[in-house]
Amino acid sequence: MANGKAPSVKDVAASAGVSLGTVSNVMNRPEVVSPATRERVERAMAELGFVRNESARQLRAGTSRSLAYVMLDGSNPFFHDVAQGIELAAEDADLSLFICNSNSRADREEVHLDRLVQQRVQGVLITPVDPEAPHLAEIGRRGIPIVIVDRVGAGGAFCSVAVDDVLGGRIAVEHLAEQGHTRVAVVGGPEAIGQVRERLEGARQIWAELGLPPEGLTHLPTAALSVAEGRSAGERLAGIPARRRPTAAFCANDLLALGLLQQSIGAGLRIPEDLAIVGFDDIDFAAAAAVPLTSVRQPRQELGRAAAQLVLDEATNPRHEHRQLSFVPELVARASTVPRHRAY
Amino acid sequence: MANGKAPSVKDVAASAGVSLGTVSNVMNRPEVVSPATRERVERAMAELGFVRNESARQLRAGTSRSLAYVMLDGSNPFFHDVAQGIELAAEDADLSLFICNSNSRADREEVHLDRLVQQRVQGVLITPVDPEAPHLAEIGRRGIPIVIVDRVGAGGAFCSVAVDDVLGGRIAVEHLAEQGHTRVAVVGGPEAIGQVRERLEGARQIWAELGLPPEGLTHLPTAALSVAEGRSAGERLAGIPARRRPTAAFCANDLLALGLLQQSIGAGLRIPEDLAIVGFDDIDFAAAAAVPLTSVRQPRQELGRAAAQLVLDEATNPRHEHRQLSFVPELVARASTVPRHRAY
DNA sequence: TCCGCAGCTTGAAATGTTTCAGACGCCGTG
DNA sequence: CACGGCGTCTGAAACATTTCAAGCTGCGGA
Repeated sequence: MANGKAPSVKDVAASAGVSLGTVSNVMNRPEVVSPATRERVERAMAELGFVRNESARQLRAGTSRSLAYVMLDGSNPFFHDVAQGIELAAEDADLSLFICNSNSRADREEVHLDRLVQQRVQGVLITPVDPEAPHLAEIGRRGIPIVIVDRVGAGGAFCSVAVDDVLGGRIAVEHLAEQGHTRVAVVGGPEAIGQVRERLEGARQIWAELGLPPEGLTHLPTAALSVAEGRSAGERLAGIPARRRPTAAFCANDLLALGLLQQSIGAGLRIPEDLAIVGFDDIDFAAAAAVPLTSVRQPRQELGRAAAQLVLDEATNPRHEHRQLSFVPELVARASTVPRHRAY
Repeated sequence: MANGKAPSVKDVAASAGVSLGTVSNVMNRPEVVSPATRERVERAMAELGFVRNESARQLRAGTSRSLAYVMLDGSNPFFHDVAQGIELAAEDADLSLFICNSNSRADREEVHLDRLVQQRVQGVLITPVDPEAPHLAEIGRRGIPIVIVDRVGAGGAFCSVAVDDVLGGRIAVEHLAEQGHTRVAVVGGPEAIGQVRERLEGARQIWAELGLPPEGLTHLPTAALSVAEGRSAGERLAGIPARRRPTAAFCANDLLALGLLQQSIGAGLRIPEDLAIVGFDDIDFAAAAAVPLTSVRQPRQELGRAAAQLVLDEATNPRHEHRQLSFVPELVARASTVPRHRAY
């Protein structure tokens, strides 16, 4: 059985006493081959332990049976949830999925993309470091369908799937304003990240629209969207003189919020009485935090699933048109902003 | 440029006025072709936007340039950290990585494996639902290198990389005993999961060796290793009459511990004064919890990296011998067991 | 009896790459 | 001048599959 080389169609054909074409038909169009022959071939395949060689199939077909997702930050569960959604859609289409991680570095991203082009993947889903990067356009020019996930692409050159980050920032801060906060810290950075920029922008917009004093909204920049940076923001926050110190914080993602939460609790603050906290993404760990975290929910799996469907449409439908899908984020209020009667 | 089909070696050869073989040589053995020719070919490749067709390469080579990791539970960051380690090793070997998720279901696992065999991956790394499952042996019989990650395989039939889970259980409970606890809950299940079985086993061993009263060690079974199950265990714990109630809990993984932690804090318990908690895995979120979690650290990335190296050795070294690598787990004491002076 | 047709099967071509034996030209040496 | 050797390049074969035009049967109808 494990004698040497893997058996090929040729071996099956010989063993069943039929031609190559017939074996192929048994696999791909069983209805055209007579039941007797079909059974004989199937038995031969089972006996030899035949397994299709996907490379040969792909070579002949000109395209592989796989998709790829290049994620931005493997340490953020948010992206794994998106990937999970993509995987489900890929399953349905009977496709394999390559998952890559650029770790927010443009050069890693490019290396991965190069490899994916070599693989002739059917489509690429990506949460890019920079949606304007020329190597993305390059992929598109090669005729490989590409969908931007969690960002909107440059000028409609690609399909994209995202939530409205500006709106997300608005509802987060609106929620805090409703709770009576007039000094709010907005925590997040670097601003090179589009998601961060827009969430902050939304916060500023609604703050102005509500007629709140401009100096009440402080920006605490961070170097990354990580738990550690959240902790460090907490320390800086603690350094602000008490009567100017914000009573609430809106963090650009849940990792920051979790770090801030931890640091604040450790420093003896009561959440939400001394400091209310809102995160963004609503990853599973947000609900599981010591003080369950209020967060702006993105439909994580749905994002992935929708993106996969777009890329498949582009790959198969000749009359495909690029679309910018935008999901509406949703505030999930929990104990980190709402005291007493738990909203969760 | 995006005129039609992707250019092939043949097109490059024609454009550069050389033969196919020469183009191939430029790519694979540049030293045998004269600088002038090489430059001409390289220019032609750039002009046409030529990209190797990986399928054709694979077909010719008989094996793909990719590895695969089938993980057990995509919602547990532990496995993503392992995957990250694998990815790094794969990078070094210039290989792509398929990441699949069986979600603890044997049937999904089998579907994924089938597909990977069709892809003729160079090797399979897997954290299996059941290391004795016949479909694993089947892969091995096909001559595809396979390495069991985070479990030891059946009777040395495969390479494996794991930590000593029994030892892990021992050091966790020994730590609790050192803190003076004499009533300890061991939280985890289902016992069908080998990791769970062995961690519990280690706990029981050391408990007996330390001469502690057998009735002091309670087992709280769970249906899964998830945050939600951890919370539910917390509720059951709270239901135990106070003077019999355990003063410490050892959870079979960090997700359980995080759930238990959250539920307990919500119920007004002080950690670790009222309840000390130890987790297992030491995922990043363990340190980031409200009360930083004491945990048994597994070298997560290292596990993945080592596994990848074993699989590569098996794939390339004809004199390969199966090995069972066992890493030593390490207790990381933090505030969830050690009050006051933070050990972290 | 012959024709046409349906059902089934065949064989060859095509996919893009790598490899390898051999060819070609050139140079230096005997 | 012949020869060997070297550096460089060529062309064909091989990899495993799918597709498709064409072939082969046997059967019903004319």
